[in-house]
Amino acid sequence: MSNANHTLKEHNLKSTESRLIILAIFKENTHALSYNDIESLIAVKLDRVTVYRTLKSFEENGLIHQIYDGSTQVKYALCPAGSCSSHQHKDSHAHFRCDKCDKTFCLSDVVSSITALPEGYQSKSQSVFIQGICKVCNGHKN
Amino acid sequence: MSNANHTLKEHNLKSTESRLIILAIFKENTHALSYNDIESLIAVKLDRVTVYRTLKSFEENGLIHQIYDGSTQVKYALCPAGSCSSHQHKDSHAHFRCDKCDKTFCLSDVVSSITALPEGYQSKSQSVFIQGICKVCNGHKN
DNA sequence: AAAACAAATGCAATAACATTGCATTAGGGG
DNA sequence: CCCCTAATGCAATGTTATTGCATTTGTTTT
Repeated sequence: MSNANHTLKEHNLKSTESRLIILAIFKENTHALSYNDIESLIAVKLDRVTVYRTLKSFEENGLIHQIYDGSTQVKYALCPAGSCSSHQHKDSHAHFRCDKCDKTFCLSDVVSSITALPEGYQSKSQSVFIQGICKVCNGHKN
Repeated sequence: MSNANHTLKEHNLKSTESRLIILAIFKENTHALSYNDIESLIAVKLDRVTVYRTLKSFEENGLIHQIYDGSTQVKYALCPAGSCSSHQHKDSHAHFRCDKCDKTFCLSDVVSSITALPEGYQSKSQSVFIQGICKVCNGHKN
C-alpha cells in the first residue's frame, strides 16, 4: 500500500482519487494552501464542492489544520505527523507570513509562551503569528 | 465639540452621522466586532456599503484594526489610543478569544516575544492569539 | 468474486459575504 | 452662504462557500 493510502487510512479516511490528489499537493508544498492555491495546483479538474469537502474531512480527521493569516481566504497546512487527531487539533506552533512572496509557513518548533495574562483570563491554547521575510526570500537555499 | 467628533478629526476623518454611530458602537463594546455584529447593533438602518466603507476608512486612518480570530468574518476593534496612524498599524498586542462567550478581546498589555526563529527567517511584527476563558465568563466583574 | 451498503462525488441551485459604478447628498473651508 | 469634495445609498455584480440530491466508487461481507 502506498504511503499516501496509508496516511489516509491512519486518519480514518477512505482512500479515493480526489483525496490522493489533494494530499499529494500538500506533501509537495511546504507552505500553507488556500482553496484557490489548491485549485490552480490540480492538474485534473475536480469539482469545487469535492475540494471543499475534502479539505473539511482532512481537517476533521486531523490531517490538516486551518491557518488564518490575514488574507481573505482560509489556508490549510499538513499537521505535524502524529500531532493531531479527530478529537483535537494541536496547532499551537507559530505561523509565519512572508511579506515578499506572500506565502505562509508553519514553524513547528516555535511555540508561544505568554505567561502573564491579565487578572481573570485563563489560557487554553496560544499561537503566534509572525510577519516578515522568509528563508527563501532572504536568499537562503530551500 | 463632542469627544467622538474630536476623535474623528484627530484621525483626519470628516465627521458624519454614520461614522459617529459606528464609532459609538465601538466605544460601547469592549470586544471586537464583525460586520454582522455592527449591523445588528445599529438602531438606525445604514446601508451595507456605508458600513463596509466606514470600517475601511476607520482602518486606513488608524482608528480600528482588523482581527482574524478563526471565525469566518473579520473583526474590528479600536486601536489603543495614540498607537496607530494612517501610516502604520501597531496592533502587535495579543488577542484573546473566549471559548464560552465567543467574544474576542484585545489584551493591549500582552505582547509577543518570540526571539529565536529558524535560520533565515526575519521577523517584522508578531502577534499572539490566545484561546481560553475570559474575565467575565470566569465570574469576575466587568 | 459478486453483492450490498455506506461514503464520496458531481451537478445545479443557492446562500453568505463583499465590492463597484454612479447619481445624489451633506460636511466644512473659504 | 456658496462651493467643492468627500461620503452616502441604491442597484448591480463579484467572490467565496454551502446544500440537496442523484450517481458513482470504495470497502466490507458473504
